[in-house]
Amino acid sequence: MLTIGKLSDAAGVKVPTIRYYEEIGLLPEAERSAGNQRLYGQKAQERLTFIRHARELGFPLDAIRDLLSLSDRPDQSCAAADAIASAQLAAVEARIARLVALKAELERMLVQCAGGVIADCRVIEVLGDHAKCHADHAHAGHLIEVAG
Amino acid sequence: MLTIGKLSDAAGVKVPTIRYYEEIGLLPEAERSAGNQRLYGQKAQERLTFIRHARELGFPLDAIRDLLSLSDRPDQSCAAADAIASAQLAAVEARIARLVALKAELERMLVQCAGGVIADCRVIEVLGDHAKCHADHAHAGHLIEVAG
DNA sequence: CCTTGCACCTCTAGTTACTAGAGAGATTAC
DNA sequence: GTAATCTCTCTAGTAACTAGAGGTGCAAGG
Repeated sequence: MLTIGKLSDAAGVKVPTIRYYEEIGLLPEAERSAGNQRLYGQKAQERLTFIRHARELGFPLDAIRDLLSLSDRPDQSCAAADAIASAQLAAVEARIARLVALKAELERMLVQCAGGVIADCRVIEVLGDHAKCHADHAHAGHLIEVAG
Repeated sequence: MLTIGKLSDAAGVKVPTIRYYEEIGLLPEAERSAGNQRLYGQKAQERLTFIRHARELGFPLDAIRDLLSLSDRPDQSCAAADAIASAQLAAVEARIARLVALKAELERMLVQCAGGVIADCRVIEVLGDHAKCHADHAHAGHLIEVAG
């Protein structure tokens, strides 16, 4: 039985994050020692490692919740797991496309900036008047989702 | 003078978002009508448009705050604006690199999934045991920042 | 046996950039 | 005049944690 700190080291997930996962029901409530400290066995460690890997692949916690409940029923078809992973792939591809467009525009802005004075700065100018950029994504309707 | 709804349409930023920008000091406090409704002039519209374009390029609000204060001093060197845009470009490039790696791994997972039963599903398997993937990014230390 | 010090406990609040909703007042259109 | 639409403030919620306060458990050294 591992304490939360050992589990944290073993799975590569920070201690408060583990408690958070328990709070939102991604991990079952841990057993407790006589002194009320959490204790974890092999299963919890595997589950947590699964979660970490899925997070590294960018799956949102809700998708991970679904994947976990799928993995609890090994005799079912894996079509559902496939669908979740495909959706994630599509989301990643969409984000890449978006970011590549942003990159191009940022580069254009920077190349055009003569390094002079604010009044002549293309960076500021382009931001102030989008007509001055090539914006194929102009007036997209909603703002960016490239957070991070 | 525009009411908040007209400004919203003109600048392509939602009404609650405009109020939010005022609250956090990105926009100055608006003038008010006799009935306490916000009124905006040309300057506010330009400033808001600037903010929207910068957001579309993925700049975080803090960076935008800096860019706005730069644009208020048109006689200064534009090195600072350049630096902010360069940092943004670097951030975008880093995110692209990260996402491309994720995409490759997701594709590998999906290709290997025979479409059978959970017990044999590569998706679940790879997530449960990362040794089974090619992970050059394994044990990156911190979890993903690809939110969205 | 006692103390030092680290690990653990709970709880609250903060992060980013908004979005949603309640309940009430202002304006505009007919 | 009244109905519809806008606007107002305020609170709370989103994703996925992170940080901090204030208090307890436990193992090892002296």
